[in-house]
Amino acid sequence: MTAPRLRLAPSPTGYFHIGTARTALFNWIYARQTGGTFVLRIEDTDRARNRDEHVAGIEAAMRWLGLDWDDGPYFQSTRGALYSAAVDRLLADGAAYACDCTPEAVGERQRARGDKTPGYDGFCRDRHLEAGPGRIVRLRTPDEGVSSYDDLVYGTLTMPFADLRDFAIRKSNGDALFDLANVVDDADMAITHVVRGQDHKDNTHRHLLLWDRLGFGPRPTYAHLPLINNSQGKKLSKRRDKVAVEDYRDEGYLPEAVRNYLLLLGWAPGDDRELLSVEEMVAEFSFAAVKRAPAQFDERKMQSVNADYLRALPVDELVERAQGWLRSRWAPVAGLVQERSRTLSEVFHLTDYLYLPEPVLDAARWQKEVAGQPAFAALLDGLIERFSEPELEWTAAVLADATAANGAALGVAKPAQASMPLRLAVTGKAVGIPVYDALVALGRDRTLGRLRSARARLG
RNA sequence: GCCCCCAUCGUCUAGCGGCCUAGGACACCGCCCUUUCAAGGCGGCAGCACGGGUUCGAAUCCCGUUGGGGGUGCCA
Repeated sequence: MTAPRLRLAPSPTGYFHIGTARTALFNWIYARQTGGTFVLRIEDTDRARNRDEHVAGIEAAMRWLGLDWDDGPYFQSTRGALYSAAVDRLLADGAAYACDCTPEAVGERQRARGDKTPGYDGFCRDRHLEAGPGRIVRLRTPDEGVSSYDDLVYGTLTMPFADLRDFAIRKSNGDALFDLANVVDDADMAITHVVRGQDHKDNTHRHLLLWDRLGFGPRPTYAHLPLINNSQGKKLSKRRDKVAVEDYRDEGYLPEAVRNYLLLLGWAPGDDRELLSVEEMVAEFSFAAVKRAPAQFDERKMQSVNADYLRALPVDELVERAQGWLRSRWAPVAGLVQERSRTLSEVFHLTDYLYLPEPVLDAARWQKEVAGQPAFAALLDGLIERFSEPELEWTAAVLADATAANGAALGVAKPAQASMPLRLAVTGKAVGIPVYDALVALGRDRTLGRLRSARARLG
């Protein structure tokens, strides 16, 4: 058997999802266990996003977790010609066809038929439309038979082809769609093992059909991983839940602890051990032992694992690492702090809200401001709303504008008055570096958390 | 709606027909240790979703019900 090739294929979203991290970990472990190659491929076919920064984030998060890759990163955005050639081949073979149906028209026909099942009805299948701009391309799926593959985690998975509607593989603007790009890349990169979330379990039937139609030869082996849910048993969502690995890093979790906890979500060594070294993980892991039911992410448990790792550290190393963490917290605002400090201790006093779990509140000043500013609560409410807006860019200039606009909307014209509730809520103090720089250093999630708990204090 | 998958304490899990009176961990509650707080030790609370089969014997195998997750896009 030749050495396996695996890949992680994240899309650049601006943060590294905890589920992506788990998928990365299992890929990595298997690659290291088998002497295989681990490829990093960025799925950025949706080119709207500014990718350099996001890709840097992915790489940083993986390095932080100690998950090194052997090949890549490759970018789907630079591989359009490959996808295009594949689609043309399918078109020439009659395996795919051009389609000019608008989504509205498809929905319209579906309603007219009284069909409750969404999806394409094959309207353009035999219209022999010329492919070109303004027309999408769909793959023709078989009407009979079953699709089937052996999953390393779930066993044999089957689905009747009749339940697979003809699906789009190229947009009307010529760009390749996920399924197509994914399969073409897996073939081109000689991927032998596809390890991914089980949300792709059904997609795999489409991918395999594409794979076969493209004549790519022996199929890759698939291993689908159960999803990670929140404490309500629902899918982890960026809006509701703390899903970014970066957030845990910034809170001072140790990467080896996060890694160990993630491993435990869906896999166990078969005895009562919970803390495993990387060597043990690599030696003992197997897909067959992966649980098939979704797991709930429990931060308290991760905290406990983290505590175990923390306490096991030699004190010197703890000093080293705590120092590094502290530095990363306040270094971004070091210049601003320098101007305002007379001693080193003041440096840390001035920025304590950056590294303490909660800001130390100047209670007297808080009372005074709350009493003196009738719009105090309304200002906080407005800021929470404005800062929650996902489109809002998290930069000092934008935040300053948003705060000013918020004040203006509430009849608080003076900038200092409009921002004082914000400053107090987030830093606990009435003085300090420009508050918007503090917000940037703190990040959106922690800022919002502090605004909300400050608002809650007002009743 | 249709399709796919799953189901052990609140949570993560061990278990793969008799070793199960179901084990461990987190959380919670006691007690011990202790100048405090942690850590640690000891103990407690708490689970095989339900109903049928198969079997001498079922948490483990089969069927159904219920519940949960995923999919069903010119997103990835």
